[in-house]
Amino acid sequence: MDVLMDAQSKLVPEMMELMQQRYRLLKLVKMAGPIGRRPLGQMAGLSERETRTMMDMLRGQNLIHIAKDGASITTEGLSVLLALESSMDDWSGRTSIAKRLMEFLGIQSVKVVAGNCDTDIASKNLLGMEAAKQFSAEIGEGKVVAVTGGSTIASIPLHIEKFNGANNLLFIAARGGVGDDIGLQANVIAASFASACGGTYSTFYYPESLSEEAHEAFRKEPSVLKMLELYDTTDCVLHGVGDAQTMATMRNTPTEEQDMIHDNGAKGEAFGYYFDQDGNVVHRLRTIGIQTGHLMKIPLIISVAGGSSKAEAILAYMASAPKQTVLVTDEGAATEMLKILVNK
Amino acid sequence: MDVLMDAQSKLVPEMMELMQQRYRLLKLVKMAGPIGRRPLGQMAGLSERETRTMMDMLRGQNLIHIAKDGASITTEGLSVLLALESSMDDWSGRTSIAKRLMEFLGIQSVKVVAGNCDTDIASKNLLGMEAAKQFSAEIGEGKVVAVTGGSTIASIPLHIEKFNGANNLLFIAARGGVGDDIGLQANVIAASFASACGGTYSTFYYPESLSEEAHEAFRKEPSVLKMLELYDTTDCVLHGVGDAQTMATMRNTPTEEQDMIHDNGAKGEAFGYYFDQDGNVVHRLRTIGIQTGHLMKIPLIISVAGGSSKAEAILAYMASAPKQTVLVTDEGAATEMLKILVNK
DNA sequence: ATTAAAGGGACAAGTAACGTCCCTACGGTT
DNA sequence: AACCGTAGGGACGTTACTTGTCCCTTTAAT
Repeated sequence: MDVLMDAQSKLVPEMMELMQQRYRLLKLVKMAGPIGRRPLGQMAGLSERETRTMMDMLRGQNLIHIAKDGASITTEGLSVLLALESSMDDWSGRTSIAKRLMEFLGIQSVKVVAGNCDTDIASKNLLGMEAAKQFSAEIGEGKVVAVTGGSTIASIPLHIEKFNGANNLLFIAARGGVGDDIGLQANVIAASFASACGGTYSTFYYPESLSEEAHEAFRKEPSVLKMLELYDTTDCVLHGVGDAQTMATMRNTPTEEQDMIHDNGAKGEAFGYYFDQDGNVVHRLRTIGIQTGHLMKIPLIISVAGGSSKAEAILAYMASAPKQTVLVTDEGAATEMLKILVNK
Repeated sequence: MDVLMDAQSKLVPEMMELMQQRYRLLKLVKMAGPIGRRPLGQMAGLSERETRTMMDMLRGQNLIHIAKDGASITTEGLSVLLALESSMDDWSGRTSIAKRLMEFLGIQSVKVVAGNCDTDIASKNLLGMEAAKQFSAEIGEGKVVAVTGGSTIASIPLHIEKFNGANNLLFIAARGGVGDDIGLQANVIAASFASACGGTYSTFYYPESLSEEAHEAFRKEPSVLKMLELYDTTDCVLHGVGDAQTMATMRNTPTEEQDMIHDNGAKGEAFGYYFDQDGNVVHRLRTIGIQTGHLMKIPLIISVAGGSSKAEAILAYMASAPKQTVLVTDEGAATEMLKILVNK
């Protein structure tokens, strides 16, 4: 992964666009041979005047040579192109993938980190860092934040620091219920978020496999009512997305329920809901937590999931995800998603 | 060597300056802890308003955090700093060295490539590449180019390619006389330049150790007169710089002459002239070739020499070098030169 | 209470880029 | 020979952004 390019894009973001444009222009000049200013600008999607200023610049740097029959690339230009090729193509590849995905999914923004979480361990960290960055940047003060379980979300607080204007935050588990690995439970993760941000957290355990009557009774408990109220005032959700089959297996779902989930075409899972490829809810865990109805009213939703194996699951959830969603994913999942989308 | 940074500095030079400033600012914020806008600007050599705009930018990118007691760096800022550290320090180190050397030597420009030719073989190639680039960029059409011998100059044509607007060039040896290694003779090098550029070349051999009378007679030969005329109309000189002692030994100079050269304080050698540390000519080979008197009138002079062992020699020659000289050297020689200069 | 130093708001001025013209020089076609 | 399409390049008014400059509020230390 090109950490250098990414770092640069943070230090001098306004220049990256300029650089991309000039790089593209240089590449076009190389390919289109001696070419005039006007057709070149048209190819690059720039106005004639813009093209002209850029060409003047490139000529000033001896990267292109301008003759009567148009502009052609110089050897110096070629060497510059060569030196930047791999980095630029990688970096601008990821940014353009992100842009396309954002349009396809119709959500607020998409961030794509390098690598593939399925095979590359470093990508998991990048995913966590990027998610932490998005969260830190967007969250305000005194907000209620709901988090889900899973290793992806669990890695986020490791990359958050205290006192970055995110004070007085209250973290809660987006869904009751317990998992197997204590470290990946939503409640524990909420606690570590609170510790990382200097905020507070509120725990809540929901007994598994209650009977219908017990469930109804439980819903009237004061502690439950308090949680329900919190869910209503949640300002931000940080959640992962899972593969439906994998999640069902991991949760020790009864066989007949697993079959039902499978038969209904469930592909993705998020905060206890199972979605088919069109984004329809085909099943849900019977528990207290964030409801899909809540989501629309929540201003900040950060979905974090990576790895090409999760592409289908992410698409399934995103098919009905609210517009204000911010998706943080990796190259593996992003390219796979685009592959599926264009084949549709 | 950071080819990426160098390429970028050509594609978007205005970005590099901005980036350097922001990088420095970020580094200062990291070091000086929570610090205010005004002292920070003073440290960075920026006006208050500039500092402010930059800080707003850095805050917008979540690289610094601004509180009531001043600005401090965020973890994201730290990671950006870390990612850019090696490249930036290397690149901006070399550019600042080049700038300082340019001022100290009072010549047109100085290019510093990474490494040390004495120990690093790759640096020799970089030196050749950079020299080739400078030559290609500055030379026009139909010019007369004089080249000297030596392995450094010999490596340049390998990095030149045909048809970059450098047509109709005539290459000649800057000095008559033959060396030991046929591949490093000026005549052979002139031929390989011509081949690389698609130009022509003119050979000329000057018999060694002629008597005074023979020398005078020889100067009236038509072929010699033709060469002398060419030397008068030379448009560009590409030459190396050698250590006086080493050159004298390599040339099988008689012992008494070597002693004389040494006693006169000769440090550097270029196109047959020996220079002391103040740039005075203390000895010269009796041969046909470019004279120091010619140099002043030649618009493009490219001096190529690297390796810390040559620092003293380069300084000796540069002490009296014409202002239009372009020096291409390496980090090893450049830092050594600066060390000597500041100790003076 | 006072003072120094922090961030931040406001506004005029200066600059660089941009849109929009037009002109001239080739080279090939009719 | 005349014509037309395309090439680069010059000129100028407008605009948008940066920058310099001043002032205000807040906070912590004295």
